[in-house]
Amino acid sequence: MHESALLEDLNPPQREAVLHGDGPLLVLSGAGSGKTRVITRRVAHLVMVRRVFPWRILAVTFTNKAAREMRERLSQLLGSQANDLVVSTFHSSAALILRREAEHVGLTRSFVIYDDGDQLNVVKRAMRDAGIEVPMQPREILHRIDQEKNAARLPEHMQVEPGDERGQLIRKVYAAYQERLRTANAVDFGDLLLLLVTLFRKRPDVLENYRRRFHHVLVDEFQDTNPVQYELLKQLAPPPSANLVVVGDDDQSIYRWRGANVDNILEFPQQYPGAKVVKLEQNYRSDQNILTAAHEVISKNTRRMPKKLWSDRQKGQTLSLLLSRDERSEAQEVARQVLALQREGFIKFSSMAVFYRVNAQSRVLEEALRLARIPYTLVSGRSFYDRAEVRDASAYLRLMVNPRSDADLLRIINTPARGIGDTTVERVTDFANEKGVSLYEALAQPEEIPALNSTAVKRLKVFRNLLSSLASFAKGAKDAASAVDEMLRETKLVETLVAEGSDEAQTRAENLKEFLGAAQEFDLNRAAAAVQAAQNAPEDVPPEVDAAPLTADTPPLQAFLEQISLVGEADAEVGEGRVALMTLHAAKGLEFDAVFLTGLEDGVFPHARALKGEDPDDSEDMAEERRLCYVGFTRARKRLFVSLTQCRSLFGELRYNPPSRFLRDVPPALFGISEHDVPEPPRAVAVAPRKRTYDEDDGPRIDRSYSQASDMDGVTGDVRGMRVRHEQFGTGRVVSTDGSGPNAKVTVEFGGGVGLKRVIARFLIPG
DNA sequence: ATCAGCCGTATTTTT
DNA sequence: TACGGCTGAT
Repeated sequence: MHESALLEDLNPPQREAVLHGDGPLLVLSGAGSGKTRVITRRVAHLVMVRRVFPWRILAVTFTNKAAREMRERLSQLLGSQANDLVVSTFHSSAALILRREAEHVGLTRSFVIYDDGDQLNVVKRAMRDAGIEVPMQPREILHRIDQEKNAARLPEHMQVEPGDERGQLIRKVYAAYQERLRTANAVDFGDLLLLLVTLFRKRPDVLENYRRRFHHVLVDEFQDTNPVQYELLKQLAPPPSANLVVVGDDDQSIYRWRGANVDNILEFPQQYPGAKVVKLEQNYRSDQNILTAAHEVISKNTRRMPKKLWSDRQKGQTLSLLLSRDERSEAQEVARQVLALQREGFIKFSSMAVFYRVNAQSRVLEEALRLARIPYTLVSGRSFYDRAEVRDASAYLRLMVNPRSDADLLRIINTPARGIGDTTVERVTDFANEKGVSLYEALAQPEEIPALNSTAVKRLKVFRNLLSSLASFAKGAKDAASAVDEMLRETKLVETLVAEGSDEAQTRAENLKEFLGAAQEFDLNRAAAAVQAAQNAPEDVPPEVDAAPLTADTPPLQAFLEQISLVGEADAEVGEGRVALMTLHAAKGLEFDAVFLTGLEDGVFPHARALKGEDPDDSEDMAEERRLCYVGFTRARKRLFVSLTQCRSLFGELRYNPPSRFLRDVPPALFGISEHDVPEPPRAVAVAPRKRTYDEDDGPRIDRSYSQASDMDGVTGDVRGMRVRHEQFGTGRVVSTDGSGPNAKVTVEFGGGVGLKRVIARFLIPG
């Protein structure tokens, strides 16, 4: 793009942010206000107009997807110059820097990155190290360790009250955990940031190299930063005057439970006195009615940066309120509305999304969509790299690069089965622990391990030889694919699966081939990138500055592993022509013509956990739920459907939740009704506005009154196949019916060995 | 080694 | 309800 066009289509505050000179800048960017555009244009402006070297610019995001999108847009603006920019996630950039500085923190360059599963594994072993019975779940301890890391605290920095035994214990496990990671030459996600920050604290000279290099630091989604991340930013771009640009929206801070701290954004102007603050309040996404609703909800929060989105778009249609009897009819209703929208012809399936607060809600929704033959995609995290066989393969690869990685070694020591059982493994681990060495090192001379019989020793030797020959192969490997190929051949992973013969094993074998394919693709991309980099070797670099790409001279296999650990699979694009189903958290950053927000009931959304405590409405938990609601609303461009049920079975119990308090914040007029006729507690409502829905067509067949207790009011239509519950007989499925109304007789096949029973409909509860 | 059956537990999950 | 993790039986 020509530099004269950089500012053309920007509104005044956007332009101001792009043109801002030196010094800190906070861009408060409301939903849909064009923040990505501002960041990318600013970077382009720095490079094209202000002649800043691209390698002096560091742009940080949270997700790979965001980083990728930003990189793409920058390539469009800057062409090949964009290649020298560092645009990546917090974790990726930290990993790259940490690798260069590994020896300062007791690691080697070939350290591996442990994911959640590996971490849990290490915690369990660390708990054993810590001796004494630890009366806590490994999961909980891991959570605590993560929190400490997010807060930038090593075990010795933990604040533990003298009488706090659990705290002491956690610290002890945490310390043992760290020790194990170091022996394994491994780090976890938290370490990537924490170790770097602690290194920079201790070694200002090392930090100085990076400060000298990066003259411009930009951060996206700043409201989601946690204390370590913020400290890292402050180290690289110190207050008060560094060129730190942070972009975010305090109203969209929804990761507190992950350690994010809204105060980072709220107090930025105090941390960086003199920071310029630019507010982007013009929304280009949603119709006015939607924005008003969103504003009414979010403005109930007290601690926030004052701002209000506005739009010059039309008022648009009113919001729609869907009230259903239970979650099944809710799902059917959503399906029905989806079809209706599609039939009207203006909104495609791919421009619609259904959101929910908890994953547990998705099943029923899926069922209803499937039944209605509506194509959908469930948007959820990773998957390919989570599969057991793929993880096994990765474990081998990681061992090839870093044989000390105990978690990986334990994972595959008997995969494929090679007759090394639990007892043997335990003896080896004990020995290794005693010597304070990694398992791989312990296996160098298995005959010296006490209590091992000769078969075990023999098998361990074979195993150890396999690993060491793979590791030496990896040293000379010219690309990732050849290493993967060699590994698959030597370990016989594919062979063993094929030999198993089952369909499932077949699929898993194919996944491994796909894994090889991923490595090949990786090599191709890397080769292409290398060619480009060679073409644009940076010029005019001052001698004291290291302008090399952070990835310079990472061996190929290691780079591939880094991608697997930190990037996962290229997240599948939201399916073409499909309705997207996702949690509210997953929805952040996306937009759709039509949005369905389900489960607007106290206890579901806001989540029950935010309803505890004496003044829930005043709690930070509730504030976050509210922000989540704001995020959900503001995803919608034209149509917003909010949906609630009168009862819902969740976790096997039937609950009557009152309508969500968030609904009370939305002025009834936005729904096109003069008064809220819904949001009253269900007991006060005699009858649901009789769903002009499925009940009549072919929908839920057993009528249920809300006004009173337990039983089914009777049978209407065909109830065969329906799940029901009986006080005495438990749950079952309706086989046949006799008659109709409350006294109809129903034959039910009950579970739990009860079998067929004939009962009166009145005594049954749906579900 | 593998598996049925039992118990306990249940947000959200960028990396 | 439904899933994962653990146990005790084959």
